[in-house]
Amino acid sequence: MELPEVEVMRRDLQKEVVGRRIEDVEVRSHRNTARVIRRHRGGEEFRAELAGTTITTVDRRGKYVLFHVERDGAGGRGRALVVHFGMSGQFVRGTKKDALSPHTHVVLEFLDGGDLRYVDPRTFGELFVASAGALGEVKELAHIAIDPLSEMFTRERLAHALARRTVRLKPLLMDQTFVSGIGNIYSDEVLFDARLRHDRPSNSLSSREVLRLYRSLREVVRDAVQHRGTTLGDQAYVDLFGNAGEFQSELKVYGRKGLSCARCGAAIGSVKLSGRTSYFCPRCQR
DNA sequence: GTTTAACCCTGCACGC
DNA sequence: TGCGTGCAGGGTTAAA
Repeated sequence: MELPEVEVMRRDLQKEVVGRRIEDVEVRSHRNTARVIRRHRGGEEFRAELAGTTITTVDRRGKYVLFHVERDGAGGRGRALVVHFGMSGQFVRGTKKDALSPHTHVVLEFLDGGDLRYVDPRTFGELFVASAGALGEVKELAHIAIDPLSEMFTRERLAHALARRTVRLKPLLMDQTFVSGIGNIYSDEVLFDARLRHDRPSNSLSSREVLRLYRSLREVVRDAVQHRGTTLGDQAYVDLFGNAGEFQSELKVYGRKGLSCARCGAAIGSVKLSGRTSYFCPRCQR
């Protein structure tokens, strides 16, 4: 799950769970559940943090979703449930009557009936509760770079950041401390849209190329959110209501090895870069 | 600072 | 049908 999918999930959650009280939390006894709540000493500690709280808002930082929760009479000292979906994590709505799917790790049970389940087969995802006022002290969150959809993300800022580095564009776009929310799919799509090769050193871009990269970053990500994300492959992403995204039909290079480039007709190529497959047009990306 | 490889998991597609 | 292999949208760490 990359920024667009996480943002779609955040928006769905904002409509679905804000104002609802968490009556209880069930931490399942799946053999990998301890991994999913690894920052807590155990399920009981995790449960105690959330049971009896009310969700006030749902926020996002990079690929993390943050549920702000408050307890009656706590005087505004809120806590935050921080969630990273990894490669296969997702939230599913349910009720007591619905059977739990096999890789359910945590169930938030609401006072008004109904629940929210965290399901994650590969368990690269994670849930933890921290003080809402001290999220900056959580290492991973503190280092998350600016959001490409933020108004603060300007062309000048991007140009400055690119010039300070010498690394290749693709891994740089995926570096969450450089710009947040971009993963393997969207880095390829952004670079195609900007007509830039994955292995261009970041400090080699002309100002015109920086502008293209800037526009592509914003437009591709915004477009993907509007299409409710990309649903591809096994254990594919679906939104809170179980619906697939629609951006997969808009993909120009990702997963299209050997097919012809929509812009120039050349065959889309792929390379393996530090374990990740990268797709690009060898003719029109320079 | 940059780059690569290995690792943490499960499930699926594929070839034999 | 069964088995082995490789691959998957993420992120961290160690080593070169």
